[in-house]
Amino acid sequence: MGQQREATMKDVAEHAGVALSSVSRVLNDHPDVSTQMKADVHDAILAVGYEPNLLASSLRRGSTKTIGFLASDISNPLFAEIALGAERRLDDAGYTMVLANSEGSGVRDEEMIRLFRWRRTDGLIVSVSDEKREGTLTELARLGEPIVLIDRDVKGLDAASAVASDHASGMRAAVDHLLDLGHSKIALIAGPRSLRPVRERSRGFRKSFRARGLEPPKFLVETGSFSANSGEEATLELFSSGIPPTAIIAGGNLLLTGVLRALRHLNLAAGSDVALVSCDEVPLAELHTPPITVIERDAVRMGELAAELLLERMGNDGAARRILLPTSLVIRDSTRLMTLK
Amino acid sequence: MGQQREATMKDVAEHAGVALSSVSRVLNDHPDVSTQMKADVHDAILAVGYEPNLLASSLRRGSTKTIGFLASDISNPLFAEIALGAERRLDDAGYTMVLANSEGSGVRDEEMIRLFRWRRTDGLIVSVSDEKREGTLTELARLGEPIVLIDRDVKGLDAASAVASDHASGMRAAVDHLLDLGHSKIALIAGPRSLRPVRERSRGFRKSFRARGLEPPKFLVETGSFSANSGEEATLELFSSGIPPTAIIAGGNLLLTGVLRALRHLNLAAGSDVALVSCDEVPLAELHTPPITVIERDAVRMGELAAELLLERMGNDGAARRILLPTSLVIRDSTRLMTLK
DNA sequence: CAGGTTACCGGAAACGATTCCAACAATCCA
DNA sequence: TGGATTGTTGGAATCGTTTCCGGTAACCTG
Repeated sequence: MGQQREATMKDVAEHAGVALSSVSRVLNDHPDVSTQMKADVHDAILAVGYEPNLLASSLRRGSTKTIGFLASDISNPLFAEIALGAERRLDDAGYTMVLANSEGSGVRDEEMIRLFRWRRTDGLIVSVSDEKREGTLTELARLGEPIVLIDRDVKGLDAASAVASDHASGMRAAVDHLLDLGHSKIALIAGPRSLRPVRERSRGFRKSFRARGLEPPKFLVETGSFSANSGEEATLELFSSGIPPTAIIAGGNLLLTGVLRALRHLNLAAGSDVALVSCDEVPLAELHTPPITVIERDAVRMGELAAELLLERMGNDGAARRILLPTSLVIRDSTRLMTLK
Repeated sequence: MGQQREATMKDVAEHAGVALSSVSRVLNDHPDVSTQMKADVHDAILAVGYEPNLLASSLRRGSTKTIGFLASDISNPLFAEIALGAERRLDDAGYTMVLANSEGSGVRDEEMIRLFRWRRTDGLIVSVSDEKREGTLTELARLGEPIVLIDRDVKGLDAASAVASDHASGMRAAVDHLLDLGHSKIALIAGPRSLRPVRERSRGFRKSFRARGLEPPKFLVETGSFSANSGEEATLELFSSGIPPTAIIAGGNLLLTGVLRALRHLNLAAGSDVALVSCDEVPLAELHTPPITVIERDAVRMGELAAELLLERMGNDGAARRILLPTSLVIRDSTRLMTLK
C-alpha cells in the first residue's frame, strides 16, 4: 500500500458532495447546519479517515491552545511538581504545555521566551532565573500574551499575574522556633539573592531577630546557586570559621542535600550536634534520621493556581492578579533533640 | 499608541521594495541572493520590527520542529531527569519539547498521542503506562513519525527505536550480593507487572536464585502501582504474614519511600533488622541512616540518548535502534550491617 | 556577435484550515 | 400574494509562510 496522503477537510467535502465551509461548520458545531448535513459530513469523515490539522487551524484562528512553561530545571522536584499541577489544569482546559529549561541561565530565559513568542503560544508560565536581567524583561514585555510568574518579582511587569509563596512567614516561624529553643547562632544558607524566595526568606530571618531586639547574626550565607554543591561548600565554610553555628537552615531541597553531605563529612550529626531546618518537603526530610523540620508549601497547588490565573487572564475577565500562598512549619526531631537552655 | 498589527514578511517586502519570495530567501539563506538584497532586507526587518511566525512556517514546511514527550508523571524524579536530558539535546538541535503526563492512565496515553499527531509533532519520546493496551498501540502505529520508547517493550512496534535499562543485570547483582551475605528470604516489591522494568527485575531476581540451584522465594510482590502507598502496604503485608523477609528490594524511588515509612511504623531499622536495596539513586538513599544500597542508572543520560535516537531517525539515516543502558550496584551500609552466617 | 551559462529576482501556487458574505429556498405575516 | 424573515449552503478571501517556475540581465566563450 502506497504512502497515503493525509486526508484534509477538502477530501471530506468532496466525498460528501458539500462545500468545504460546511465541513468546517459541522466540525466546530456551528448552529447553522442541518441534521442531514451533519450526518453526511460525519460519514464522510469516517470514510476518508480525516484527522484535523491543528497547525492550520491555529494559523487561521490566531490561537494555538498552547502554553509555554519555563523554569530553570525541571528535574528539580519543586519545579517538577509545579509543572505537574499546571499541566493538569491546562490539559483540562484543552491546552497543551510546551516545556523549556533555562538551566539557570538568563540568556536562555530570553531565548526561550522569544521562541515561545515565535511559536505563538497563548500564554506563559515562567519562573525566570534572573529577575533583574534587562533582556528577559523586554522579552516578557514584548510577548503580548498573558503571563504568570512563579515565585518571582519582576519590577515593571504589572501586566503579569503571579503566584508566590509566603516564604517570609515560614522563615519567621522557623527562626522563632529555633530562638525559642535557645539557638542564636543560626545560619541561613539561602541561595542566590537575585531570586525572590531568597530575599523573602532573608527578610523573615532578620525580622525574627529584630522582633526580639536581637541583631541578626552574620550567618546569612548567599550562595551562588541552589545546587547541592553550593550547600556543601557553604556548610564547610561555616564550620571552618571561628564560631560554628548551632543551627542551620537550608534554603531548598538541593541545598539540604549538600548540607547533609557536609555534616557527614565533618562527622556531625544533624539534630544533636547542630539543629537543622530545610525548605520544601521532600522524602529525604521526612525519612532522614532524625526527621528534618521543614518549611512546607504545596508545589502542585502552586502549579494549578498558576494555570488557573493564566486561564482567567486569557478569558480576559479582569486584570492581573497576585496570589500569595501560605507556607507552614513542620516541626520534626532535627530541631527537637538539642537543648540549649 | 494603537494595537499595532504584527509585521509580516509582506510588510518587510513592501518596505524594502522587493518581492515576498526574496525576503523568504534571505531569511532561509538561500544561495540565490545578492549581498545588496541581503542588506536591504535585513534593514527592512529591523525597520518594521518583523518577527517570524513559526506556525505559518511549520504549516508550509510540513515540519514543526517540535517533539512530544509523554510519561506517567513528570514529578517523578526519574522522569524529570529523563525529560531534562531529552530537552537539552532536543533544544541543541533546534527542537522544542511538548510535555504531557498520562498520570498512569492508558486512556490518557492514547489521547495524548492522538493530540500530538494532530499537532503534527515531528517525533515522540514516550514511556507508555500500559504496554499491552490495544488503543495505545494503534495510536502509536498511526502516528507515522519517529518514536523512541523509554524503558518499555511494545510488541509489534518494530518501527520505534528504544532506550532501556538493563534492570535484570542490576537486579542479579543485588540479589547475588544478598545471597552472598546469607539472605534467602529476600522480598522484591516490584510494581505493576505490565511494565518492562518490573518484568526485567523479576526475571533477574529469579535467575539469581536458579543460578544457585535455589527456588525463588514467594516474596515477589507485584504492586498495583509504583506509588509510595503501594510500597508501604506491600511492606506491612510482608511483615504481617508468618515468615518475614530478611531483606527487601524496593523497585523504585517512590516504593522506597513507602517501604521506609512502613519500617518506621513497624519499628524496624533498615540495615540492622532488615537489609534494604532500592532501585534508582535519589538523595534519600545516599543520605539515609544507614545509607541505602541502590541499583543505579543514569537517567539524564537516558533522556539524552532518547533524543539522539530520535534525531538520528528523523534525519532518516538508518532503521530503528534499541539501546540497552547499564545498571550498577552501589553497595552501602543498608546491606552491610547484618551478618546472617 | 550569436549562443549559452550563470546569478538573481518576482509572481503565484501551495499548506489546511476558518469565516465573511451572498444566495437560495422555505416559511411566515399582513 | 408579495415582502420580509429564517435557516441553510456554497464560494472566496484570508492566516503567513515556502517553493516552484519562469524571466531578465549580465557574463563568458569561440
